[in-house]
This record gives sequence, C-alpha cells and structure tokens, in this order.
Amino acid sequence: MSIYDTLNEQQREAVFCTEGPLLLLAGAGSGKTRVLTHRIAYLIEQGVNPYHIMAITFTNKAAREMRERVDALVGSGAEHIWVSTFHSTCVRILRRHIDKLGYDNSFTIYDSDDQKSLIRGICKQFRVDTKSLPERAVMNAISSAKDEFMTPGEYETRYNFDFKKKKIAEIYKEYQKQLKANNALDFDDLLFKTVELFQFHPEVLDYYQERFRYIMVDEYQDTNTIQFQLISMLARKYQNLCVVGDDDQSIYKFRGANIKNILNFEGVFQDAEVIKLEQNYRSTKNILNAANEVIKNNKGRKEKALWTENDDGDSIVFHQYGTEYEEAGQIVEEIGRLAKDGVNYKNIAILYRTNAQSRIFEEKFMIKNIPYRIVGGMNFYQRKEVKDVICYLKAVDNGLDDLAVKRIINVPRRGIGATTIDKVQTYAIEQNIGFLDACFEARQIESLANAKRKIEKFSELIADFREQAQKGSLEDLFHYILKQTGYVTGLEAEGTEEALVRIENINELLNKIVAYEEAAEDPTLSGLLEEIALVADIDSLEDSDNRVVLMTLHSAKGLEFPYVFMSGMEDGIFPSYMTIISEDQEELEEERRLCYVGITRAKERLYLSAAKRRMMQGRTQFNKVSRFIDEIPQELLKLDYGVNLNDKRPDHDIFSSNRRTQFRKPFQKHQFAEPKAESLSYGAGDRVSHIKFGQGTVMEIVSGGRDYEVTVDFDKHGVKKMFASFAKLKKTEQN
DNA sequence: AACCATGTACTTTTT
DNA sequence: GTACATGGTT
Repeated sequence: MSIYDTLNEQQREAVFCTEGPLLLLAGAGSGKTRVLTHRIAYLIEQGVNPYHIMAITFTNKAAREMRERVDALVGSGAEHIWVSTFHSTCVRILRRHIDKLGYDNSFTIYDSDDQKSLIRGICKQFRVDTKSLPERAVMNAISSAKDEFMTPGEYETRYNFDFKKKKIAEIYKEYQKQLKANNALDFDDLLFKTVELFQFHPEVLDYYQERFRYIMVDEYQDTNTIQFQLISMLARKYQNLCVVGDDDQSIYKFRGANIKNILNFEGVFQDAEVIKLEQNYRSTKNILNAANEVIKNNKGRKEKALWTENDDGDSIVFHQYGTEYEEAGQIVEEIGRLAKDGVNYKNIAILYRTNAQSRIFEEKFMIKNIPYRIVGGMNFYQRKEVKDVICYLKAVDNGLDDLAVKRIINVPRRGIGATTIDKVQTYAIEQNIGFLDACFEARQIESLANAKRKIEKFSELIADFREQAQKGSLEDLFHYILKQTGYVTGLEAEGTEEALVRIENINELLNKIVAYEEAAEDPTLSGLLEEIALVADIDSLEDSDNRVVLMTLHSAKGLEFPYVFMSGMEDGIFPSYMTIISEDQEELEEERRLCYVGITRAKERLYLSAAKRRMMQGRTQFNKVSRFIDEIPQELLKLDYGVNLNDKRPDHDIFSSNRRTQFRKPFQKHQFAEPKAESLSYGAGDRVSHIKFGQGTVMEIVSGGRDYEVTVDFDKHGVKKMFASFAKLKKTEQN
C-alpha cells in the first residue's frame, strides 16, 4: 500500500514520469494538484533533494495550498522546495542580482495605479493628446510590449511607420527611464528584468539552472511569452520541465497569455511526453455534460472528452428574471433556503462577468443578513488611506520613489501645493537628483519663498522616520508615523462615518503588518512592501471563513464549490458586448472558455440566471439570453422562464435601488450633523453686501451639512450661491 | 491652497 | 450610476 494507489492510471503515469519534458493536459477537476503534489513526493522519494525542486503557480493562494499539501505528504524537507508565483519568484531572484542591471537591490514594486500615475505624468510632459491616445491604451501597449519581451528600442524600430505607436515608443522609453530613476519596477518588469538578467549574465542563469533541476508549472495555459521565456531558460539545462494546463481554460489572452505555449509545447521541447487526464472527480454528470457541450463549439482546441463516474445529479436550473434586482433577490432567497437546509455558506459561490455586477448582491445580502465576501474589485491596498500610509513606508524604504513622496508630501495637508512641488521638481531635474533629495536641499532652492520652511519640515519628518525605522520594529514605525503625521487624529476630527471606516482600514493595515512581522523569518520593510505589492485579493480567501463568495469568473479559476450561481447570462454581458462586436472570432471563443471555467467550478448544483432588463452605466438595457445557454442541451436544464416574465411591478426594484445609498453607508448617524455657526445675521429678503459682488438681495438660505448655503441675487452680478462662512456677507439697510 | 460644483467617461476580465 | 478631472470661488 502506497500513497500512489489512490491515483488513476494516467495520474500515476504522470507522477512517475519525472525525467524530461512533460505536458500534462489536465481537464477541469481531473486532480492535477493531486498529481503535482504526489509527483513532488515521488521525486523526493527517488532521492531528489527538495532544494532542487521548484513549483510555480498563478496565485499565492495556490502556492500556499500546494505547499501545505506537499508538507502533509512528505513531511520534513518540504520547506526547501521553492513554491511560489511567477512574480514572487522573480522578486526573490532580482533582490539578489538586479544590481547587475544597474538598479538598486532595494527596488520598489509599482502596482497598476502607480503605473498609471507615472504614465499620466509623462503624457502631460510630452503633451500627448489623450483624446486620441488615452493613457489606458498607452499602458496596455507598454504592458503587452513587455509581455512580448520587447524593449522600447525594439518597439520603436518595429513600429516606426505608425504615428501613434511611435509616440507610444517615446512614452515607453521615458517610462522606463523614470522607473529606473525611482528605483522601481512594475509587475511586467519583474519578469522582464529577470529574463534580461539571465540573458546578460549567463553565470546567474547557470546558478539557477543548477538549483532548479525539476520545474513544475501550474495553469500553464495562462502563461505569456515572457513567462515561457523564463521557464524555458531555467529548464534548458536539465530539461525536467513539467507543465500542467488545459487549453479549454485559457482565459487570460487579454493579458498576453499565449495559447501557443501549450499548443506548441511538443514542438519546442522535443521528445516531450504528453499525458491527458480526462476523468473528472469534481462535478455531476449533468454539470460536466453541459460544460462539454458548451466548449464543443470552440474550433481552436485540443480534442478531449472529459468524463466522470459521478451521479447525474440535479438538473441545471435556469431562470430569466425581469430585472437584475429580481435576479439578485431571488438568488439570495435561494441561498437562504439552501442555508436552512443545512448548506454551509462557504459552499456557495456567485460568479459574474464584471466586478460591477457584485453591488446588487451586496445589497441583498445585507438586507437578508447573510455573510458574504466579495473577492476582487477595489483591493484593500488600493484604498486611499491605506495607500497613503503605505507611501510613507515606501518613502522611508526607498527615497528615490518620487511617486510615493509626492503622494504624501501634502497628506495630511501641509500647505504644500502644486506650484511648490513643481519648483522642487525643477530643482531636482537641474541637479539630477531625486525629488526627496531635492526636498532635503530645500535651503538651496531659491525660487521657494514661504514654502521653504514647509518643505524643510517635511524632509525632517521623513528623516526622523528613517531614524525610527533603524531603531525599532515595523509596528513601532507604523505607530510613530501615524502619531507624527497626525493622520488618524485628523480623521477622528472629521468625525464622519466615512472617516471612521478609514480609521478601521488603517487599523486593519496595522494588523497585517503585525501578522507579517510575526510570520516572516527576517521581517524587513522592503519585505513587507513587497508582500503587499504582490498579494491578490483571492489570496486571502480562507476556507475557514463561512461566507458566500462573490467573484468574477476569472477569479474563480482553480476553485470549486458545491453550489454555483452564474448570474448575468445575457448576450452583451456574457459574452461581453466587446467580444460580440469584435470581428475576431477568437475573442468569443475566449468568452466561451470562460463559461466553461464557470460551469466546471460547480460540484453538485449549478444555477444559471439572466435578466431581461438591466441598468448599465445609468441606462436600461434589454438583453437576450446568453448564446451559451442555448448551447446547453435542453434536457439538462430545468427551464423556468415563467416566474417574473409578466411582472409589471417595477416599483419594488426602484424602491430597493433608492434605498441603496443608506446601505452603502450603513452606520450613518446624525449626531455629527451639528448645525455649524451661530445663526446668521441676515435672512431671506434682506439686503446684503459682498466684498466682490457688491449689493444684493438674499433669495434663499439652505442649511447644509456644516454651513449655510446662501443664494443671493446681486444687482450687478446676478444670482450666486455661496457658503455663509466664506462669503462674509454683511447686512445692509433696506431701501 | 483648499474646497465645492459641475461635467465627462467609463467597464470586460488581473498577477 | 460613479469616480475622477476641471473650473470657479474664497
């Protein structure tokens, strides 16, 4: 009896095939993680030093789970296996060697928001007409170029006949220049620079080739060109590369995923073994058949037939509702019923095409008091207050990070405005130094008048934080920064509910910092910031958390749930409008693969739903039922168009939509709506005088949140609205 | 410099 | 419908 007895024939074959390149075509739910973990166990059993084994996953969550499962299987030694994501892997390598490429090893990682601000700045600087060339397009173009391992120079040569692309090449060049000046790398750079490092420094490549003699890559269908480049470089020497993927689940083409990586694997790695895992252990026959029938409509795919020994199971339920409010309401009702029947909330997932669709569900869950968790959308670390505090930490960690410094220089308010910042920046450029260093030299900047002292005070503050960073723990530093800047005090003074939520978020950030400090072997500020930069929302999804999970179909990849609701099954939503109007047939096929991914997440029961009428971007849209629904054979579906088809009572929906605002600010209290100043010395109908507009008659006084809004009809300037505390109106004698 | 009011663009999906 | 950018006002 061995641990391998529980595997089926193909799985066992894959586990025992340890030498040479191996392509594992693993259908949804075919137990690929089991194969990978058992394969690692087998390698170790065969005498391979765990130190020589590397497994690359797509998310941190997948990496963590794999490590746990390997730990359970092999016991000691497993901690030496390198299990991580592409991005973390690259960071680890670059932290040791990037100085060879002229960067400082303590580089900062820029997220997409940082990326955007940097590009925005460059577009302004170059006077780019962002109407014809939006920043977003520039960003995507640069990102794609990096995915294809194309330098700015190469980009320029390649596209020099195209006016727009030439412009993009210029921006790309400047963008890289500024990143380097800020000692920062964006997400794409992490891979790009690692490949570059291996290219220009064969001795470094050789070191890692020796180290990673056995490489495994999960979710291989979603790798892009540069990721492929990276792993093929590493595997070149020993050729022990095992990739696991499913071409039917390739859903990241928009992000550069290159399906050729999987389709041409055998061409690139000669003598590659190919093993197919086609038995599904996850879903019922009905669910699996539906998935097969849908994906069958795609042309560009490797033929395969997923099968299962599981029961037929329940029929798939399909409802078309009148509106999205009904849809969400009924789904939440059904979830309530399931819970009553003893189903755990965490066994239920709601999937949708776009993050924006989550909002209505959130309302309904709040009303029904059902615990839920929304994955994705606005990331915790993207919130303003969290980002502000992080930028203080960044400024302490990497003084060259101009973006971080500029973000916080006037947060909280220090009276440092755009003009002052420009002056400092000009000086920095003249002296060829970083922005913060320019602040330290404020004394030499002649153009600064009154602002000089403010800048000096700010740079002293940062210097003080640096000193503190040397002395104490990260937690101490965090408290010290909050205390010295008065950030939380300021929020407390605001007293609004929103401010209280922000304070909570800052406390949450503190919890994360403390947790990091406890968990990390050698906690450092750089390490903390790195971890923050590389976490995805999905990574924090804990199995112990008993809540209904809501997320996009993309985020759901790799997960499974007994009960799955796929909502918004409408042409124009899913498949999305963009892919319907696109001439490129491939795009619709990608949507279909996404649908396949969604269906195959379900283990026991699948609910599909659509709305006839849906509000999108403030407009009502009438959508047809998704073409993907038509591709599912009728006999698998329990059709139920009936219920609300003739419902002519939209009032209910409008009612709940109006109540929305209340639920978004659930703790709205009135105690803070303190009517401002004493009463005013004038009233409606009185004659008043204004310093600029002269004489006028008061038309109306409205008592706003913290001030009176006064409408005055001025004799010479007409009707104006103004706030009493600013306007300084004086009552004058009546005519 | 800071604040508010108004206008505009956005939505595909994310490590 | 919202988040952000802009312009006007003190």
